[in-house]
Amino acid sequence: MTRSTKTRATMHDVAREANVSIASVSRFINGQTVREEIEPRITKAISSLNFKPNSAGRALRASKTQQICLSVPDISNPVYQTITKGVQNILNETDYRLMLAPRNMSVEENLALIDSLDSNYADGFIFLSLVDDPRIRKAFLKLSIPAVVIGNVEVHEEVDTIKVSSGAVELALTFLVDKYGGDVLFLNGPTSTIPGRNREKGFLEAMQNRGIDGTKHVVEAESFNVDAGLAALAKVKNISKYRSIICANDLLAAAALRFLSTLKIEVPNKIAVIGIDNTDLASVLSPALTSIDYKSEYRGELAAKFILDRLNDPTTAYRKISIAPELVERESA
Amino acid sequence: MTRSTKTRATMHDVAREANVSIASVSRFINGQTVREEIEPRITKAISSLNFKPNSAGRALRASKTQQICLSVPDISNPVYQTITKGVQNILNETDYRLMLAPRNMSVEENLALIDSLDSNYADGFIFLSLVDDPRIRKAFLKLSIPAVVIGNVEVHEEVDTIKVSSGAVELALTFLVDKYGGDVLFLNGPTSTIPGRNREKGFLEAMQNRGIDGTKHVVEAESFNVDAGLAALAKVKNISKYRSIICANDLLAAAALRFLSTLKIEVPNKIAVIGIDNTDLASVLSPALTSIDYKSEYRGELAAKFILDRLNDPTTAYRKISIAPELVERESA
DNA sequence: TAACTTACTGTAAACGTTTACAGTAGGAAG
DNA sequence: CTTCCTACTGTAAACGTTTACAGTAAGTTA
Repeated sequence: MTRSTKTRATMHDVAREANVSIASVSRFINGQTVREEIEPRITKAISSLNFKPNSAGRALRASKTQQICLSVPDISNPVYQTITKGVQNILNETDYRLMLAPRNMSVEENLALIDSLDSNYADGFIFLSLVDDPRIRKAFLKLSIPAVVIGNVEVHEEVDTIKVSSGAVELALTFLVDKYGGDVLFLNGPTSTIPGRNREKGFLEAMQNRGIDGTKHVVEAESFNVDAGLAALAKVKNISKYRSIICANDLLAAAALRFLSTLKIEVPNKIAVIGIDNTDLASVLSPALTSIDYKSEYRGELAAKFILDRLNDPTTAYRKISIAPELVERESA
Repeated sequence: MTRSTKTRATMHDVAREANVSIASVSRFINGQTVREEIEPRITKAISSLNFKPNSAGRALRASKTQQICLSVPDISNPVYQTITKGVQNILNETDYRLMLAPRNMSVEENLALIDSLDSNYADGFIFLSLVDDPRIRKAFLKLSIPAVVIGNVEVHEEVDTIKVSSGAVELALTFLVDKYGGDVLFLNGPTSTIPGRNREKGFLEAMQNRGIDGTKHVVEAESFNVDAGLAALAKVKNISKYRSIICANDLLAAAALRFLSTLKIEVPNKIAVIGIDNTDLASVLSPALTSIDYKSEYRGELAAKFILDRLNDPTTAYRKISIAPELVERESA
């Protein structure tokens, strides 16, 4: 059995078969009203020829690709998977397709990505970046399609922005200090990244507010993942002097739980652990991870909505919103 | 500061600026040799006009979109994230872009997806499905672009296929029985899915080989996720009579670990647990999960390679390959 | 009746590329 | 000198849509 090689039917073919003009076919397909009499003829021709409109023709003529590009720094991190899911939730209800951009951990990768968007393969752009740079800001200025930024990367004003308001670490710290006192360790990710920088700042300020110099309470992992977390913790001297650990994301928290379990240090009885992001991971770990919910799925949904709104109506006012983080208490603290 | 609204430069503009024909510009861009003298003129015009080729024009004329569509049944499942990562690894080295299809858990969603591919928005298709159906098989036959199937869904012969060879459960069982004896529980996902069906079959056969009727050793979760796993285990009478549990994927294994930890049943001392997929999750759980590695990232990479090979040379022989699963021993068994 | 309005329809021109084809210039071979 | 070859170039025609515009038929109003 060989596959049929015959070429696909075009709108011309449909028009001929239905004995109407190609314009009428196009109008019918795009939901405009046509003479009642010809409607069934077109429908019949479409199905008998198995016609499907060609995306490229459409994209070229109408300069709309029906594609949204989502940039994801690191697909291994569950927080980005959750955001992706949120974006999908919304796009699936529309006829937009989701393009996943190559990973963009570095400034250069980000620049290449933003640059490539000028090739008109997407109608909108949802931007997530771990890094910040004047060049990124500059590249963004030239971007020819609407964009939404999730996170704290700085770009120009004419962009919708979705942030998490800054009190997340404060929230965690209040909870821990109230319950377990001031001996808190902060396991951060790299401060060369935006979240690393911001979360450290949040921690130091929150400690300051309690009259404590937080600088000696911070250990920095080389990356936001489990291995880096384990490596960083291994360098902490006398870990049992701490009563609790705040981790800059759930993967680092997973590392902390593993590390403590290896040392047979009970969580939360000896040391309490709290994560940030509240990804799916949190409820899977044992003990289940108390974590600061960053509403990632919701942020993804919101980003998709913002893009769609702007594509529908380019004059929509630019929105800069902040989501309030929320502590979700489970077993680890 | 308002964004520039001027329209993008086209190849015509570049040709005019460089004082050559548009054909030469096109040829230069596509890597064909042009007169040495005009090369710098074109390069200069391109950069001064900031020209980027328009994807839609290209796609329409050459009928190549430079896009690969990947279908993912459920983006929440880490195994699909890992496969996606593998696909990305390969595509990132090329100028193909990755399209993530909407989730396709049901037969209808699959059919709609396969149907939509006739709209020519992708050059190749990597197909993953939890479900099987004659209609899917039939729809696949009409597909006009090359496809790779990952998994055991049945389609026609003219498709590259990547499976995991069937001995996975046998592998797990041998390991467990050798170590802990025959009191094994199999925590399966829904048998309405392909993996659910196959893994159950594998389990029953492997038990049969040992002269045991496995049917009473199986409990079926309603879905391949943690909540369903917990619910299913809650219904098992007298769980402590089992010495080990094989779980049909890592999420169900995570559920088992949680369940046992809640009951203060020590793993692996009282009951050993083994997962399937060996996703990132496995090394994060405590105790770290022993799991059957399905080489998901590799399968993703392979799928991408197969598609690219076929796009390069459509006469490539169709490949049907089986990956050998491998047991990765950690703490839980 | 004519004049106007309403509600469509068809023709043809885009959109920005790639590429078949014919053409040309320069050098080598005879 | 002519002929042939090589290596490139430019013209123009696609690819499959959408849409401005002009046209038309039927209905309404005067």
